[in-house]
Amino acid sequence: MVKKTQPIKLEDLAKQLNVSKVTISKALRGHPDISYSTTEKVKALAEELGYMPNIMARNLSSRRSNTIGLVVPKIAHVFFASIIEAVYDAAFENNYEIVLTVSQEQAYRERKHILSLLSMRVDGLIISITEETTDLSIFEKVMSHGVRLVFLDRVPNMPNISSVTVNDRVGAFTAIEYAIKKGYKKIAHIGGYHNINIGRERFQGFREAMSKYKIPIKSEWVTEGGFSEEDGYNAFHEIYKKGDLPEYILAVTYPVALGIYNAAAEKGISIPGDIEITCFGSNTFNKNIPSFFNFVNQSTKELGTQAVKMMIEQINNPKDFNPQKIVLDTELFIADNLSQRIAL
Amino acid sequence: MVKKTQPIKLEDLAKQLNVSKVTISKALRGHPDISYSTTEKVKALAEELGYMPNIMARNLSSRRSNTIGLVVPKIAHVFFASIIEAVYDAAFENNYEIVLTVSQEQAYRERKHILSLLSMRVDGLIISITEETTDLSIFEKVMSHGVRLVFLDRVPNMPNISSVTVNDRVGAFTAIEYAIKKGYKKIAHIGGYHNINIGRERFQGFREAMSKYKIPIKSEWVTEGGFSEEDGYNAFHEIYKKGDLPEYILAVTYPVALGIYNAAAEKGISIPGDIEITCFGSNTFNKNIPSFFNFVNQSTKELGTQAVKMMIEQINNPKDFNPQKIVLDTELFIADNLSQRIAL
DNA sequence: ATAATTTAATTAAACGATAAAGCCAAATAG
DNA sequence: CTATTTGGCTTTATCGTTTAATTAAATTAT
Repeated sequence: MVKKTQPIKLEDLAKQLNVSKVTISKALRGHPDISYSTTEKVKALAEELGYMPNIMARNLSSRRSNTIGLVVPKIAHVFFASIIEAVYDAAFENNYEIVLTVSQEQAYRERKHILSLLSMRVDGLIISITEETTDLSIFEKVMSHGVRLVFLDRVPNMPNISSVTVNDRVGAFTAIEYAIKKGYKKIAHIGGYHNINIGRERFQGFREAMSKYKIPIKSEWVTEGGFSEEDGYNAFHEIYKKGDLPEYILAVTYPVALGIYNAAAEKGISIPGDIEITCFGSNTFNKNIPSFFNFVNQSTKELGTQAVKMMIEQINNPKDFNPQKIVLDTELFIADNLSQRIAL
Repeated sequence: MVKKTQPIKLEDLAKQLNVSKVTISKALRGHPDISYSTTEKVKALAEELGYMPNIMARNLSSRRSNTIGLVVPKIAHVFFASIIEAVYDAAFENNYEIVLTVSQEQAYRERKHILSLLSMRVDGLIISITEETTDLSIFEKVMSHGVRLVFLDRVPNMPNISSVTVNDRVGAFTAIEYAIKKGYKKIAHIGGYHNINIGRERFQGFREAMSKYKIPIKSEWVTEGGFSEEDGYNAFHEIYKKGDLPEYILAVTYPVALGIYNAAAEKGISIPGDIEITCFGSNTFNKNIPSFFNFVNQSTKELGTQAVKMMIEQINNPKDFNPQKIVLDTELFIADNLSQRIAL
């Protein structure tokens, strides 16, 4: 049996101190209208009685929520988990609340969550879109409601939006250049859909590098698909069926690289022995554990922090709205510890 | 320049249809008071105008939030990321919202977040406590406010609470028994604080197994500390300094195992060559990638799902409150793929 | 045919805060 | 010494819903 205490409200405090509830409200917020002595009295009593403001009432009344909505396609992947943590940390430091929702790579869920967050009257929305997002009307809607919008890492193809991304094109270019300089000629790219920046740009980087070094692109070795393990798995099987295997693969994400790994393992093909793989992703985890893949590292900490910072700036300067774009550099991490590992 | 549309409210719809706003409110919620024909009209207009209910007003008025607060110590770790995803999925299916907060293993943050969530008037709180949580008064407070409380995986030492955990003791016992049967005698346990169930129980399982097989416990090989990579790193260094090294280590978490790995690597000690490690954690990620550790697997999917289920049951049956405890089984995964990997 | 019930709506009163305006006495200005 | 400002509160209105209490008409029961 739980005895349920009624939460204490402003009015209760007001009665006990024989002042109006507005005085209490102002005192608790440190408003200069209220004298030092009463402010102290109010705060002391509030503390004593364990007063907790009713956030809903406060937000309703003040017409702002101090809350930023965050919509991501996945949680249970290193890259997103790290980004989310960074966003939460940055928000905490700036006294903002985060409401996180997860679309699970499904556009309808994304849409539903965005509506839900708008219903909560969030001050802004940080979004990393799903692989299947093509209907962009929802984003127009967000903006038309005066809710700030910052895209994080995954950005839809539309004008006048703010975003924090990495330089995908250069990242991909570097990864391919590395491979070419190492002497590989049979190079594949298991890539992402082109309706989304990371799919498009990574492919472009791949193509530019191939073109620069005059390596012919073999169309069977270039795929366009989703970002999950399953997608990588299937893509590799497709390539395998055709017979001729590449020596090097640039995978669009870490889960895709995992899928490739699994598919290859099933066929008795060794990674990185027979095929070397580089993928985009965060290298901040497990950084000392020997890796089977090279990484085009994306600083999740920086991505998350910058997105929050940009968002708060935009919230605080509602009138001069200029879409901002921040593009962070990537860094190629080679899994050279592989040799060490085998030597152990 | 953004033209800011004023959100549409009940009253706007009411005026257009020449009915009262309560009629609109009821119609939208499918209340039987309202006739079929007006209900249809209202819904059509709401859809047309893109009406979005103001959640804060709704929650304030109805005195419930349909929201469950989730407090976890970390996001950017496989185990928690997976749990969080499971909780979100289960909540989504049951039409509940989740508000996630992250304590970063710090008790003061945890406390602050809990207060914040109470301020939001969540219907219930699912909590996985930090490694340093010792002041349990905040949990009493939660309960005294009639807010449901379910602990997930990490549970404080207090009576009459609900929880969803795994059988840590048996899990640890099994991991040690495995080691003993394999012939190891020099067995270490880099463990967690005993004020928290997972620290205490895993240690108990370790001790019971050692005792059953009459293997003496060497006190230098048993530590009690936090759950992070750093803790594992430091603990191993402590052991290393003393000179005599174990052949097998049971690590209390995956990050701790990683820390041990790193510390060992620095000293030129090979994992699993020189020392075999088993840790608690989820094995659902990267499951085909050869692992350096064995796992006492905890089904994160099941943990998250059950916690949400239990929570919703308790919310829906406010009167007959009985603390419930669900204890899930673990499974030992041996990294036997290690040999394969080296052969490749 | 009248009373009792049901249907479909309306009006009034919260919910717990904040914002805007108003008030009065004390302090300062001219 | 009067006029104006300031300090410190209070009063009133509002935020956008829902819940509870009413009402009027239509239906059913007796």
